[in-house]
Amino acid sequence: MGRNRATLADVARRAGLSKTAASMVLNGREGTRLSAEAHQRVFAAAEELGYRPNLAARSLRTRKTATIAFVSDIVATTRFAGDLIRGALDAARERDHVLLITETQGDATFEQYAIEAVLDRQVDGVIYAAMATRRLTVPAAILGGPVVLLNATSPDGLPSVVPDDEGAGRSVATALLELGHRDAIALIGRNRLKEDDPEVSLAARARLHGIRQTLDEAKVGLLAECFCTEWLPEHGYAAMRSLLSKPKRPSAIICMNDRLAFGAYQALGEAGLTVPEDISVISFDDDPIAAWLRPSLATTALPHEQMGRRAVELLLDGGAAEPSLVPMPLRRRRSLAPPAG
Amino acid sequence: MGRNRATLADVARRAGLSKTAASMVLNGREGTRLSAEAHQRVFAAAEELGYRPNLAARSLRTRKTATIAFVSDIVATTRFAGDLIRGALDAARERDHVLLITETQGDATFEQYAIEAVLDRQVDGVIYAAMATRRLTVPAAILGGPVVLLNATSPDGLPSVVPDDEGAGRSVATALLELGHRDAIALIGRNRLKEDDPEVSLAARARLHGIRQTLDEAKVGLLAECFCTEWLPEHGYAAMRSLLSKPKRPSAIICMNDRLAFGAYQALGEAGLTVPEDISVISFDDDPIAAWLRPSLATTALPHEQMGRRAVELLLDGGAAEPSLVPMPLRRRRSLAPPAG
DNA sequence: ATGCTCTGCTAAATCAGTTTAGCGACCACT
DNA sequence: AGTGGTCGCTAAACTGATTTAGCAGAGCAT
Repeated sequence: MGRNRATLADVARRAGLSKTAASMVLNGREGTRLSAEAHQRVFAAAEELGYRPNLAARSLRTRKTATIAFVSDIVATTRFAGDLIRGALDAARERDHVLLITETQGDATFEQYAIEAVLDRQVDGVIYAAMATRRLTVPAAILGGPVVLLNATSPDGLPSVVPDDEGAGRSVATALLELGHRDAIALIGRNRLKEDDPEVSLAARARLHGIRQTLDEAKVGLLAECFCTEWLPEHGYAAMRSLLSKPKRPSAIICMNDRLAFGAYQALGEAGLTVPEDISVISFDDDPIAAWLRPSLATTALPHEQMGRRAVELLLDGGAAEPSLVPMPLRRRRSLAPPAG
Repeated sequence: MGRNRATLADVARRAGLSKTAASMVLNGREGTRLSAEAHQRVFAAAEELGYRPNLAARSLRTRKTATIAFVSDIVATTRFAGDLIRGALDAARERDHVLLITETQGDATFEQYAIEAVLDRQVDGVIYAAMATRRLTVPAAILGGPVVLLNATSPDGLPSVVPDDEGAGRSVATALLELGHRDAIALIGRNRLKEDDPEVSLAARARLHGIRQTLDEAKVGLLAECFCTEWLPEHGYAAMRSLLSKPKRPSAIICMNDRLAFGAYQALGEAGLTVPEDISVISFDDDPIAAWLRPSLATTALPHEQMGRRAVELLLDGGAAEPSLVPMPLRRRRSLAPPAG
């Protein structure tokens, strides 16, 4: 990689000036008294030689690398990781930085390795990302430099970026109320573990809270709440079947995520019911399947790309210490209608 | 980040030896004549000081960075990107390397930026990845060092890693033949553009070829072939409906990917047909939805994680120049049954 | 005693930048 | 004439590693 690149000394020689002069000109240093002509000559020489500074040499002296570490627990499992990374990548590029990516897989040994690898390379800062919104403890070793938590919060009060799940809960409930649903709204996806342990999830509690708050204000109660051990399609399917076996059929279903909703659709289809004529469905995440379902599924989008971008901005431009909440936009789609009758 | 780290000079001083000695011992240089005692003292000193070499300084001298660039056209759009990256990450870690990730978004300006960023950092090699298996031309600038193409081939004969789509085509066809399907197999997802332009896709042609070859050998012809402008659920849905409107109903459907199959399921459900009793379905990719569908969808898995891993191995350990084909395993699931009657 | 080799180790150069300290020329002012 | 300040620029130190060249002393043969 990169064999015979021109060095600063080459540029200086060609410009007939010293390395010092060339360095100062190219770095646009203020307060230097180099003549306009010297500037010209240096720029011309650099241009002609296709000069690009050797970043290893520079960072040896300056301790800056224009590199950000992106350390996450698990990148691959969820499709959302890609968006988080893409947002970060974009924002990093705009600021002339680059992303060093490592993954801990939740394994302490790997985490140790990742941290050493990152510190050894003297990154300018670390984005510590979680794939499920949750609380976590940041390893002390990286606290020597700037750190931003992405999709996570920590007890240390580090700057962090998380989605506004509570707001999403309110949006979802409001959307149903506006359509006239009142006494027959059911919820699929209650989960004690997710709701009670912030190290597992922050989203479940916040979403539930937003929903409850909005319904309470409207003096509306939930018709039923189904607990699910996981938020996967099969659990949504089972929950929906159990709801349909009860005497009073719901007019609308809120699913805690799109995969549950997908399962609910399957059960509804088997039961010969149609969405949204018989039952409205609304959900969270905006997984790609939400748009692929028939009818398309209304949901609140996890703004992962935005979040990734925000994390880089907080890291490089500095920012408030309290968690930065990124709104989750409501995607109104075909699965919503006023209650039948 | 990393303020007061011990330097090699510190270690040497503590060991009562020169920097040269310390460097040689720590790098395990052969043929040096340093005493066993000197080794002991250096190791002890390094241990006590928690010494970690400054990689910027090292790579300034050696031109090695223990860093691999992962340049891709689009990371976020497809969920598979995550697996590609994860595989690469794992293999890189095993070899004590780290991944620098950039994205070109198919944009020439971004590509230029990515390449400069990568060259400036003197990476040890570049993995140039495409998100859809295709042929592409590698920018000349990165040819100065090792390059491996991932999920792509190039006219330059660079080492590359691609999935064995043709083999997958054969597996899919064989699976149906073994179940007894012969005269009523239909295909969804023909697409001239994908089949004819290797810069768009290599997969379509290879899959089709594998299918045809196997069916030909068994003297079996396709009942019908549906063309789709894209490989999205809605197109699978439309194709399936058109198939069902014809007099002879197929006994099995091959879909060119899982998203088409998802759409086909929707159409089948609406038509009141059940999979696999009425119609078997088999597909390609092993998208997560394949396992979520009811019944679960048989498909051939894109081995993205394996591929990412292989790319790193080829890059660092060297390897053959001809494309490295990674097998696509068949996932036998519920959507397959012998033809009815 | 001299020359030779081998052993165990080190001084100094090198990589390519940034940064500090300061030099010589010129001008203005007292 | 001497002093001080500004201007335009440079030499050299510095970052922290690797690597080349070579030194001092011991052992051995002649």
